[in-house]
Amino acid sequence: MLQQTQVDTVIPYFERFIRAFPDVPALAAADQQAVLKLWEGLGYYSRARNLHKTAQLLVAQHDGELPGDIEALRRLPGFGPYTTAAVGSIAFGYPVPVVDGNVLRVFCRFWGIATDIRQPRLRTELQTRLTPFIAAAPPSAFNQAMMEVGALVCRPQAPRCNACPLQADCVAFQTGRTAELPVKSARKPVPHHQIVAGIVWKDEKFLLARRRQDQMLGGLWVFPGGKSKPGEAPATTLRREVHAKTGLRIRVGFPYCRVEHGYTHFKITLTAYRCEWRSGEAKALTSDEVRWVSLQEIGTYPLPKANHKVLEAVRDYERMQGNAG
DNA sequence: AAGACGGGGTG
DNA sequence: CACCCAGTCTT
Repeated sequence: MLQQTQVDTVIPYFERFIRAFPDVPALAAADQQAVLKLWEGLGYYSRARNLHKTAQLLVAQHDGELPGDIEALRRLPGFGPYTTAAVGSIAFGYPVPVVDGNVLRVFCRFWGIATDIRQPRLRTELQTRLTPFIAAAPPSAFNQAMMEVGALVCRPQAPRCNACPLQADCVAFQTGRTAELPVKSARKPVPHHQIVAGIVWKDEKFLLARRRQDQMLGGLWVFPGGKSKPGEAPATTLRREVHAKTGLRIRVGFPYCRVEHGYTHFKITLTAYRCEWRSGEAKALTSDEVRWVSLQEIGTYPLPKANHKVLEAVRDYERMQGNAG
């Protein structure tokens, strides 16, 4: 959960998650839907899919326990360089330094390194350079101390150098370059897409599609729809996309709402239309599964944030009309 | 070595 | 708005 997500954001998710799945066998036995539901809103859903996969793998191959050597840890789904080092050092005491976003910043400043921190090789270089030092302390304490210094003292903006235990030997501090280091190249501008989604009603239920595992938002349920072509009328897009993805013919009604949402590498304006089924049997043509769901049943389905915003508008309207909810 | 991959918190 | 976050996986 802590991969690319701040501790304060994670805490409530962690509490709920660990209450539902107190140990590895409990997680392994759960349905992916239930796991994703507890991850809903946290983002980077591959973390949840990998954690679940790893739990099942541990039960099947390692008696439900984590393997105790670094190479075996590294092979587990979701265990990259950081998590392998964190678990290896904190759980098993191996002297392997962790390099997270905090450590990267601390030592770019400390050693005056001006390499773009987007460069992947910088992480391995720092891990190598830190290895001689970790032997001087309990690895668990060393790693957590370095991350903590980054989070609380050597902050991105306005670092608290006067409270820093590394100040005396810090190149950035000595040379007055704490504001210039670390160096980070500008991110490319993100495209903005117009998306239309259909809430397709049939007999008090609407259609949801479960996105394929290897897609963005894989395993989550979404309203069918897709990207508008330039200048294309929304109803045209929607009829085309819904037919291509589910095989249904629909009647497009009015928009329930418009939602702005930002992802890591693009932005969307999502317009959600009330639609009615006309003909055809729903098929999972581009998804793993399609299902007719009522407003009463939807609570157990994990949805991405943008679809949740849509759902609220749907609820409000249908409640007002005294329909199906 | 690049991109893809979510969402929230902060100034 | 922009930047950041206890990164990982696929090309």
